[in-house]
Amino acid sequence: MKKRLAANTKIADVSYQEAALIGQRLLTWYEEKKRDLPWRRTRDPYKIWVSEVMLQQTRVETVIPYWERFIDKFPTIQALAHAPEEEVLKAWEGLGYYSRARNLQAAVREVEERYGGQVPDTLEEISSLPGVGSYTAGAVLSIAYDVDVPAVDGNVLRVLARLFLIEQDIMKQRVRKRFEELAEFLIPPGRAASFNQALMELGATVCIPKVPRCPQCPLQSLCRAYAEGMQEELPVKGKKKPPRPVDLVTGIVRSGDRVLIVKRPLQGLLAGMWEFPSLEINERVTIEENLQSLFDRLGQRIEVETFFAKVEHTFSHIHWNLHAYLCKPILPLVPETEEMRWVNVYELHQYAFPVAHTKLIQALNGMV
DNA sequence: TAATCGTGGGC
DNA sequence: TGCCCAAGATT
Repeated sequence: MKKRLAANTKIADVSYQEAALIGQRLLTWYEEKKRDLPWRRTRDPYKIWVSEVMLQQTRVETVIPYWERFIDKFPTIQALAHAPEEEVLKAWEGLGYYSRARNLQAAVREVEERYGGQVPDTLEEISSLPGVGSYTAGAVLSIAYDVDVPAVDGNVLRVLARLFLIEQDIMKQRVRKRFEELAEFLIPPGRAASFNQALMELGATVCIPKVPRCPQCPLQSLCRAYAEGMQEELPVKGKKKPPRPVDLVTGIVRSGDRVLIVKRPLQGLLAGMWEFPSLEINERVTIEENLQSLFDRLGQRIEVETFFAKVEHTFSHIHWNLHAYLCKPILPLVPETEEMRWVNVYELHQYAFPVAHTKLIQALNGMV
């Protein structure tokens, strides 16, 4: 029995009857129309968990090949827990949001130590794992363990905002909390696994962000936004700032067939990834001096040879202008450390690089 | 609360 | 071409 009507949540008025109808239509539609995705062919909580983490802010088509390779390489919690971190990061290369990979491995290690290798099946325990927030906890619990908890992602926010004509800003955390209560109220008892996925599937394939396919929607006759012709105006989202420009100077130091690469700090942007030594440009001095300053810090004397390439790359919040120069080391070469390696140009592919630097590697391989 | 944290696809 | 955005979490 439901403790509380969504009517009391101040976000939408929904009767039990309407909720039941939505559930029936959605479940029927889902059974008929659901896509055949690889992680829907397993009940292994670990594999489902991996898929949910990869799918965070990432398209299904992008994730599929990554998930296949990742599960192939790390088929169990134990395999992932005992793998070198470098290997995990390499498997994640190109997916973005690399802290997801680091958190996932940390979480899996915790599962092995604290929960005997079994993914916990309570909201409190699974939510305490690093990288497992409200959505991922709900998704894994409902899909893998059939627990009746909501899993509210961007799709669900959009579907519910339209279905109930909710005009509050979905970017606000307080509003999301309300959506979770609403989503929970809608779950047909015992059917959270299919219902949560149905809600997401509808958002991904029918109730899409722009020009929703309302004629194909099983909920059209129940949709308050559609009734008002408001479907394209919802959901309401706050606007985001444009990316901040950052100018970087990058030194590609070659000694024979080897190149100097450095590892980024384990916190912050592109944490733990390898790159060619780079430094935010100090506009008050010359490029030459910026490069000298960069390699002073690394303990490597160099001589600047020529300009190599300019690479632009835009992140969600930063726009990189990367000015790359070829440099010649003045002996002796700095010794290798944990964060600094001399690597054969043809072996750079063994290291995980951000996309901005893979562009440089391509140019380098084309040249050598 | 508002920032931070990536990337590739679609229009 | 530039911009929006996609199965979010953390601080």
